[in-house]
Amino acid sequence: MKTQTATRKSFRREGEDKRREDLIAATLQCVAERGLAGATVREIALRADVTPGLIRYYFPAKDDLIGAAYRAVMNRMTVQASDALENADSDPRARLSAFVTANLGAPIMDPHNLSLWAGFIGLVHADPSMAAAHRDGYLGFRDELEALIRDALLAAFKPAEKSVTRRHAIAINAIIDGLWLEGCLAGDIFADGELAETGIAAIEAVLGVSLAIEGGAK
Amino acid sequence: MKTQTATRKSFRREGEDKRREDLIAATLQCVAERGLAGATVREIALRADVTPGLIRYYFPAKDDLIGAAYRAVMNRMTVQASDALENADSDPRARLSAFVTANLGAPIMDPHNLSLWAGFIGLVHADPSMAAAHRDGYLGFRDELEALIRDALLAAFKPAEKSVTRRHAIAINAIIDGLWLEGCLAGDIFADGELAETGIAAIEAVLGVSLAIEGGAK
DNA sequence: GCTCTAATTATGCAAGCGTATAAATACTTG
DNA sequence: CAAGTATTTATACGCTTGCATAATTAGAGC
Repeated sequence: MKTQTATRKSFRREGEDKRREDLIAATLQCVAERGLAGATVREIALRADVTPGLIRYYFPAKDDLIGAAYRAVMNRMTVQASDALENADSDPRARLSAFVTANLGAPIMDPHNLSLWAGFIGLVHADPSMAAAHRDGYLGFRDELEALIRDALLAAFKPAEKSVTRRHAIAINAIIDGLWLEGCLAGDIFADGELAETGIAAIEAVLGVSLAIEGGAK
Repeated sequence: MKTQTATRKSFRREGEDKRREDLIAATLQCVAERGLAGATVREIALRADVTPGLIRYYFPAKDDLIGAAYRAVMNRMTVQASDALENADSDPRARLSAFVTANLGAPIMDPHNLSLWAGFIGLVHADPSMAAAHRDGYLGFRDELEALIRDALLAAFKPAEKSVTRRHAIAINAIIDGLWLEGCLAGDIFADGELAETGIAAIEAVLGVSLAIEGGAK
């Protein structure tokens, strides 16, 4: 008989890139909502509206998908921060200020991003390839920040040798990261924009430079 | 026959407190070495030299053990930082300095602690009881820091109203957290004590107060 | 030293995991 | 429109996981 077998799932063939993106997006959704442990192959497939087997067609092992997802998050945040610079004032001090504000506001300062980041960080210590991915992201961010700092110092006619900018970059990176953390973890106990203002004030103090230019941005 | 059954494991009855501590310590070991995922009931039992069943005798569910372990880490770090104050100078500025140095050096600034912290933080967003545990720890730390800041400001004859100390506490907490992160993640790319020095310099700039007292500590 | 009980071990189960592989099907190409 | 292939589904296997429960035993109290 078998007149009506349980109807096989219909599907479309998506481009390779599209599928990879979808799978990564589904992974991020899982991690954000239920932690790394919630990102099972089956759950990810469900969210991507795909069968589990397909995941292994695009990613040799689950860890590869996880790693790709991690890089995607870091990359997304980096790009969002850089975007803020595109539309920013041309004055280096205003640019630095805009960079900080972008990192300490939506959509970068978001609990989901922290969950993702934290989930992955736990692996950095164990998995060398993850550690490499992390270091690249970190150094890239700090280099970008260091360049902004140098330009801001020069615009204020302050010394900006490498040894100075390096130390400032470390400190200011810490300020941004630390405030980002606070905001992600307990955004509700801070007023809107409070963390960004606090960050800018602290950075101004560290650099000894005012970032608010007359006739300011926008 | 049965002349020699496969020898049942011998054991001693430990006090309830001792056992709990041992189980928590074993859990932390697992998390630190292989991430939260590595902290399975069986592995934890192995490290505690105990059979898996015993864990459920002391902790109704695995999550309860995990939560207890999280609180233990946070508590340990808090206590270690406070200990540094016990043996510190009496000058408030030196005390603040000592507090910062303690948080940015061994044993607090350690990759293992970060792994632990990160693993747990991923759960904060999902599990309300974990979120409560976290907020308590965070606010406790910030309150302690805020008190230190107030005293340091007063010692330097600077205004120290609540609104001022609150904002400073937020910023300085960020500096400490951020540098702690950097150090934990990539301690090897920093010179010894570099992060503590950087932190103190940044904090001095933010407060407008020198923390180095003539005739310094010790 | 016997007894009793609480602490501990031993055993097992059901569920969920990642992965392997074979079968089916939507497209591409001629 | 037929054939071929890359993409996708379906199925299943072996392992590990958290948890339940029964059997044991160490140590306290009389």
